[in-house]
Amino acid sequence: MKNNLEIYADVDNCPIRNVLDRIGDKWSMLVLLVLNESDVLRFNEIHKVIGSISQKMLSTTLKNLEADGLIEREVYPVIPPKVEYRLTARAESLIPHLLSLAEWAKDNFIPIKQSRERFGS
Amino acid sequence: MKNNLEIYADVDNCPIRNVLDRIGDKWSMLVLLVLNESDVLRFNEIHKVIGSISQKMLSTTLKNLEADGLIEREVYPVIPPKVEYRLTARAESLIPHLLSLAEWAKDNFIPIKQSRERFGS
DNA sequence: AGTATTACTTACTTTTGGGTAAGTGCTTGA
DNA sequence: TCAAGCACTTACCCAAAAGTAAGTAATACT
Repeated sequence: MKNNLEIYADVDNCPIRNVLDRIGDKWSMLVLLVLNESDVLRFNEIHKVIGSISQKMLSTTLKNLEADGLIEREVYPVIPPKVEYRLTARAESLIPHLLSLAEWAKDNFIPIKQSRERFGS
Repeated sequence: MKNNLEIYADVDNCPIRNVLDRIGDKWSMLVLLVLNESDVLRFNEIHKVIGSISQKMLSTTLKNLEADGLIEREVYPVIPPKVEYRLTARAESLIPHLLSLAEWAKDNFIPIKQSRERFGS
């Protein structure tokens, strides 16, 4: 059993930790879900839809997702610039898991908030 | 469609953001998976199994999970102290989603690492 | 000549997460 | 008398995450 668990401890070689570090950051999952609903979006469109994200964070989040092969960036060499973002097949295979997690979150949101209140600070 | 997405933007009222902020931290998911495999564990047992977690972080992680109603803390009034932790039914309903996410992570770990290398920086 | 548009970057600051090391309280056993 | 065991807490520190505001490049439109 311990062997079974040891894998989790090492950040670099643990797939779950490695992937969750990315997905679990402040904006990545949100951007993936947004792109999933809209098929294809430009930088400023994502920015407007999310609203509260800064340009800087959107830029680095998109870069990270692209590095992981979860989104594709298509640049049109025009002026003013035009860049389109869409999910890759890899991301599409991830989406169902995110959605099922999101559904659990929705179903359990109220009771969890109640638990937190009961627990106090 | 915009209405569909607006919900994600507000941290306090978005279930996904709210739950993922907790699950997505450095240790919570790991502790849940560890408890899932072992049924019931004491503080120092979890500490030993994970190995790399500090007592301080284990303590706050357990406190947060308890506040969310995901683990139960049972205190035996003996000396030296004895405290047992186990998953609640709520956590058990979450576990399958975490495991399916973990499986996706395992399946996609290699290609993702390759993507990252190809991408450079 | 000046403004708008688009997709960013850069410099700077603040906030948060998390690590380290030591301390606490109480009892049992050597 | 003193170390050991357990489940923590506390004080302090550091690095990374994230926010703010401004700047950039190139062209078209007025």
